[in-house]
Amino acid sequence: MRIGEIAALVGITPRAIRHYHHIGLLPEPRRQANGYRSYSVRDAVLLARIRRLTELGLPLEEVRDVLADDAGRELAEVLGELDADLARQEREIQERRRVLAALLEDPLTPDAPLSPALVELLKSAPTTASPAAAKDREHLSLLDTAVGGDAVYAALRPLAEDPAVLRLYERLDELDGAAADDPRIAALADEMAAAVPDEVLAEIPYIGPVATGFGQALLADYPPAQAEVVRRVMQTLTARMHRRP
Amino acid sequence: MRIGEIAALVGITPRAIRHYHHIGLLPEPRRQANGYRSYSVRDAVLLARIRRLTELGLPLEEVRDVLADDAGRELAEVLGELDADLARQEREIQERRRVLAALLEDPLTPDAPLSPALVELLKSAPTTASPAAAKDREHLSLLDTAVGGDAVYAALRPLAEDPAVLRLYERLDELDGAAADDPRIAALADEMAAAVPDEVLAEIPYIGPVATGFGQALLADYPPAQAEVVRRVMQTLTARMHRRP
DNA sequence: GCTTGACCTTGTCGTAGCGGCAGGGTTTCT
DNA sequence: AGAAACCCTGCCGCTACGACAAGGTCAAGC
Repeated sequence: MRIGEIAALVGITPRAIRHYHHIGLLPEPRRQANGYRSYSVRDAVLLARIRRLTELGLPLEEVRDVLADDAGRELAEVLGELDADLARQEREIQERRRVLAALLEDPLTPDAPLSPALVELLKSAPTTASPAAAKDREHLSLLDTAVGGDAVYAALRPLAEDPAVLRLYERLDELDGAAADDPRIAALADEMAAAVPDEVLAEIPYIGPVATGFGQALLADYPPAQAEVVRRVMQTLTARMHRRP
Repeated sequence: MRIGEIAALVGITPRAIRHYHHIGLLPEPRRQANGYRSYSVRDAVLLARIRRLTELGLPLEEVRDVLADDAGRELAEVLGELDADLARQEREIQERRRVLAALLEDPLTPDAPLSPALVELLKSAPTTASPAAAKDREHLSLLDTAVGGDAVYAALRPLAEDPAVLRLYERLDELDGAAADDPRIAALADEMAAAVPDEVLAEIPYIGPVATGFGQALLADYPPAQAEVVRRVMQTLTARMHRRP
C-alpha cells in the first residue's frame, strides 16, 4: 500500500503518518524502487490503534509508551491518568462557563468582565458623571483582580452607597486645572481620608509607601492639584494602617 | 511602575506582559532613562481586563478585538461564541470519557481500545490458539476503524460463533510451510469463501480488485500457500459482490 | 569602594500535532 | 504527449508563553 491508500483506509492524513515516522511513533516501512513508502497490513493495524488512542485525547508520546511496552497493565494505567486529566479539564471548562453565563445574563457587562461581587457593588452606587468617580471605578476593577474577595466589597459598600461621597468626587473634579498649592487641597484630603472606614484598610494588604512604584504611577495619573490630594490621602491612610496593624 | 511590579499587581508574569507588547495587544509604555519600561495605572487596568478575559479561555487575538472595538455589543457577541466553543469542547470531553469509562470497566481491553460492538463479538467467539485466527482478529481491529458500525458485527456474529470456522483456521495454519501449488489449497479456499454469508459482503464497502495496494499488502502478509488461499477467497468474494450489487 | 543579589533588557529556541507550501519526481489517464 | 493525481523532502506557522543566554542597572551590605 502507498501512503495515501493506507491513510484513507484508517481515516487519517498522509501528513500525519509522515509525522508519526518523524517522531519515531511508527517505524518507516520499506521503500519501493521509486522511493515511495510501502505499507503492510500490520502497519495499518498499528495506525488504527494509534488513531483510536489519539482520538481519546492521549498525547502521542504516551501512545508511543503504550505501543512500546508489552501492554496490558501499562495501558490501563495510562488511560486512568488520561481520564483524571480529562475530568480536570471538564471541571475547568464548566467553571469558565459558569462565570460566562453570569456575565452574559447580566446585560450590564460594563466593558470588562468583573467579579459578581464588584458588579453588585457598582450597581448599588448612585450614578454620576464625575470623571473622578469614573476613574475610581477603573481602580476598583484593578482591585478586583489584584485583591479580589467579597470581604473588600462588603467593607466598601457603605462608602459606595453614601451620597456624600459624590460631593467629595465633585470637589476633586473642581481641582482639575488648579495649582498644586490650591487652598482647597488640605480640607478635601482630610475629609476623603476620614471617609474611608478602618474595615476597608483592614482588607487591603499593604499599599506601601507613597514613593513606591505603584504610588508614583497613581499620582502621575492625576493633574497637579488632584495628585496632591491623592498623595495626602495615601499618606494619611498608610499612617493609619501602621497605627492599627 | 516597573514591569515586575505591575506583573505582581495584576497577577501575571513579566514575560507574559512582554509577549503582549510583542503581539501588539498592549502598547509599549514609555521608557525610563535606563531603558526600563515605565507603566501607568491605566496599563494595570488594561492588563487586569486582559487577564480576566484570557482566564475565561478567550484567545489573545479576540481579546485584542474586544479591547480595540469600542466595546459593548462586540464583547457580548465574542463571549457568546466563546461559550458555544466551550460547550463543544465539553461535549467532546464527555464523549471521550464515556468511551474511556467503558474501556476501563471492561478488564479485557485486549491491548488496544476497540469499539464495544467489536469487543462483544470477540467475546462471543471461541478461544483458540490458531495463529491464523489471531491474525484475523487483528484484521478485525482494522475493520473497526476503517468501516465501523454495528451492522458489520451483527452480520459477522454467526461466523464468529460457528465452531466449524475454527477448523478452517486450523487447516490454513497447516499450510504454513507448504508450497504455492499444494493440493489442499483449492478446497480450503472454496470452503472459506462459502462460509462468508452475503450479509457480511453487503456491509463491506468495496474491497477492490485483488491487485489493489491493500490486496497486495494483505497477500504479502502470508506465506506462499496461505497467500494463495487468501487470493482465491478474495477473488471469489469480490466476484460475488459484483454479481449481487 | 566593591561585591552580591535582585531586578531589567533583547533575542532565540521549545512546546503538540500536524497544515500548508515550495520545489521537485512518478504514475496514470486521456 | 500533456494534465491530473500521486509521491518525496524540508521548512514555516500556529498558541501563549517558559526557559534559557548574555548582558546592563540599581540598592544594600561588607
